[in-house]
Amino acid sequence: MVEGSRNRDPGVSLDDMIEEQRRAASSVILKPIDLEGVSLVGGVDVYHSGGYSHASAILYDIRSKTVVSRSSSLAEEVFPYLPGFLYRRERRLMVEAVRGMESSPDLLLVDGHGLAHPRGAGVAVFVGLDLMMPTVGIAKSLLVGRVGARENFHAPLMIDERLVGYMVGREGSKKYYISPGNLITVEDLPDVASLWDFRYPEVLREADRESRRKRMIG
DNA sequence: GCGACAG
DNA sequence: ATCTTGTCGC
Repeated sequence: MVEGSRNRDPGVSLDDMIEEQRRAASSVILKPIDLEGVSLVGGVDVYHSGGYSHASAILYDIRSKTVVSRSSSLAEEVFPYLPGFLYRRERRLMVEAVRGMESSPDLLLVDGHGLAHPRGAGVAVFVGLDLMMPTVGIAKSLLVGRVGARENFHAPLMIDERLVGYMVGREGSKKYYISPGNLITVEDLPDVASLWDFRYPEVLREADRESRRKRMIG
């Protein structure tokens, strides 16, 4: 068991989790995505409050800028927040919420990191493998890595000498970090971020709002 | 040993 | 991420 916390899955050791992450990292499929074929973009986020976790998934038509479908799932909080192990806390509920939508997204945005993780296996990697669909991790702050020289609205995010993602954001606005989850490459990401003009993606804003709203209701 | 640390 | 009042700045 991991020291310093109760309230976690019984029988799961830190070594088990690290091993699970290594397996996930080696299972990831980094292949170019067909951007032309992306019209439905999904976003998923989890809100934790009062011992419960609420996930909301939103399906968004990027062309008409309208919400096509919403889905939520609720569960008791199953795991504490441990930096580097967010997947234990949010993965299952995120996958449930996405599966509850009326159709599958062409690309799913996950609140959290993907490849930009100490073992290359952030929550966006797990969700992408579980659903076997293209995912990208979108995080509001950095877990690991260093940011290189900016060009236009993005700057490379490096772990050691390896490019694992980008810092993205327009001049004067809050930056965020984007990295591959599954079925997409790092090189795709600048074009992907251009889909929403390098601003923080509206579909994730909506997923965030929706998951908070669920907490207020029940 | 110390600091850093997605949500 | 949550718990939380008033307060400062665009």
